[in-house]
Amino acid sequence: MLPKKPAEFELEDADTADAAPPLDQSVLLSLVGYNCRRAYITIMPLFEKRMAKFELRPVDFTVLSLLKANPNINQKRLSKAINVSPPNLATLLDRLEQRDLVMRQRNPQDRRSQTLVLTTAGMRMCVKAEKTAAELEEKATEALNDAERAQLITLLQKIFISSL
Amino acid sequence: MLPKKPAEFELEDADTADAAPPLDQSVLLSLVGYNCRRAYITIMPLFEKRMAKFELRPVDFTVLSLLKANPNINQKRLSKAINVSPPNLATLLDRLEQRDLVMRQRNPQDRRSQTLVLTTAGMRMCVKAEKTAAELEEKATEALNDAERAQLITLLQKIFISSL
DNA sequence: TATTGTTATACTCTATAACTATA
DNA sequence: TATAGTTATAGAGTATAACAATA
Repeated sequence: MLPKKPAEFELEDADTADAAPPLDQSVLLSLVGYNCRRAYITIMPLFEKRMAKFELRPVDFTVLSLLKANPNINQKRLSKAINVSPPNLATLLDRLEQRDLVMRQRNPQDRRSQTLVLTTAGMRMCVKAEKTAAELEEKATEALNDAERAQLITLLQKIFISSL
Repeated sequence: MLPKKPAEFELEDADTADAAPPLDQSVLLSLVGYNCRRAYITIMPLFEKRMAKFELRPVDFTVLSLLKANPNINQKRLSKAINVSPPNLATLLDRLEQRDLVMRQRNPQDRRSQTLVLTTAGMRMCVKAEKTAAELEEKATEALNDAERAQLITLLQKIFISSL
């Protein structure tokens, strides 16, 4: 990610070189939303790269992790929790079910709904993926010490806590 | 966003009601990336709603604000700064130019590149939009006091500062 | 009549390849 | 040959409408 030939930049025309004086982003950098997005798009490629070995996208990891912690929830609750529309969740679950990672079973009490559980394989993959995610955490937030990381998470959660 | 009939929830079956016991998200909530995303998708709909009256998407606002602070940059530098590929930036700028908000002008020193500036109308809209964004800031971060908001921004920037 | 979930489809965003014009 | 920008297109992600099954 870092420039590979920093020493050469000074030899180039500052007005046309790629490493020209950094842009003034002071207004944007004063907005929490912009900073959240920048931090998010810095972390996500690292996360996606590590999840690729499990063939899991971030949203797939989210589903597995939620099903591990909340077995037997139905699709409606899961849909709301992860902000994925029911039609899109249906196809997402189709893929995970075809890979034998999750199971849908009709709820005998209300046969309209389906309860979701991880298969044994799904549970095993989820445990490994969560371990990988925890390791990534350290890499992604290496500029922060433990107290700062905890503080950051606390502050972010204050913004969306009412929607949990 | 808040439930409209909270009193009724207790009358419903806790296992099937929409307001059933909140999901256990403890693993996900320990990840900075997940928290960034949740905070981001909490703030953005508010932001988009307020920018709609200017017919600006978030990325359009970003472009206008950067051109206001950095007149005469070329598309390559803008492309890198906002993480939008050159082809997609071209069509984005087509729209803004058709609306008479920005101007592209060939650089006489290197006629391959184009320098970008806001038009008078673009400048006027940008000033108003930035004011709106600043007002939204207070609403979006109402759960934080001034010190906390400043702290949050500082911590987020530590994550992506090396990519600036 | 309302709800859960599905299918089909459309729309937006993002990514890539091939091209023009300039250097 | 390399670079700035464009055009065209493909893909992923997201949103919506209409439907089946069940209550």
